[in-house]
Amino acid sequence: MNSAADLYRELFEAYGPQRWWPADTVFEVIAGAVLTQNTAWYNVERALGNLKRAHALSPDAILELPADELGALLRPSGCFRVKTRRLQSVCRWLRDRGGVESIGSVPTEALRHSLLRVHGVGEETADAILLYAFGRPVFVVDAYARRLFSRLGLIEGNETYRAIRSKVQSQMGDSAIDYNEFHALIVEHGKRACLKTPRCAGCPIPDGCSFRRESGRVGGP
DNA sequence: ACCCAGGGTCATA
DNA sequence: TATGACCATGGG
Repeated sequence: MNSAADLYRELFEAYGPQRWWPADTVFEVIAGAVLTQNTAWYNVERALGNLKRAHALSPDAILELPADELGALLRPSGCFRVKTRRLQSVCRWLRDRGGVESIGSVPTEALRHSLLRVHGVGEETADAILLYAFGRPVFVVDAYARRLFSRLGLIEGNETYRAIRSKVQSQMGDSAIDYNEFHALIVEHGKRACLKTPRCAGCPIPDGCSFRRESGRVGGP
């Protein structure tokens, strides 16, 4: 367990392929990426279901809705006033650029900077969109990844988002499929409570992924 | 009654 | 640069 690639193999062997992102269209991925901010996916599904039922799962349809009506549809995903504005911003961004088709040819780094200028899109959401909507080979650094890598001694823990992403990508190559699975596996692993308790029962990672560093075993120099 | 979830923005020091 | 409040719903 010396690298992100090793961890990826362990998680994949333990849990198998996750087949993210659950969505029917590219726009549904993008909308889901915004709605899932600090929110359990179950609640996001209800909001996406509301949008579908209202035939409002497209940039044009959303931009035609009054804010209070859009907010009512988004309510189950929480922070609905905030997310109403963020979703509108993302829809304006998409429309101003001629939709997902014409965006698909923009180089990854340029696309990331463009996304980061959109209100409501931070580094993690930008990378999630790059990876899961546009198939770019980027690693999504979320809170679980930070905690897990830190506990395994793969990082110190106080690095910047970009530093962690660079480090992982230098150890993983450039397969979008692998980054897709890796991020999904980390989230699924986290849900199984391994990252929530001081000691996890039945952890599939050799030597465990909990607070072992203090007893001086896993990873580390 | 708490805590957290597939974060980000904004104000403050 | 670095914390902290805030957003707001639903499940454990």
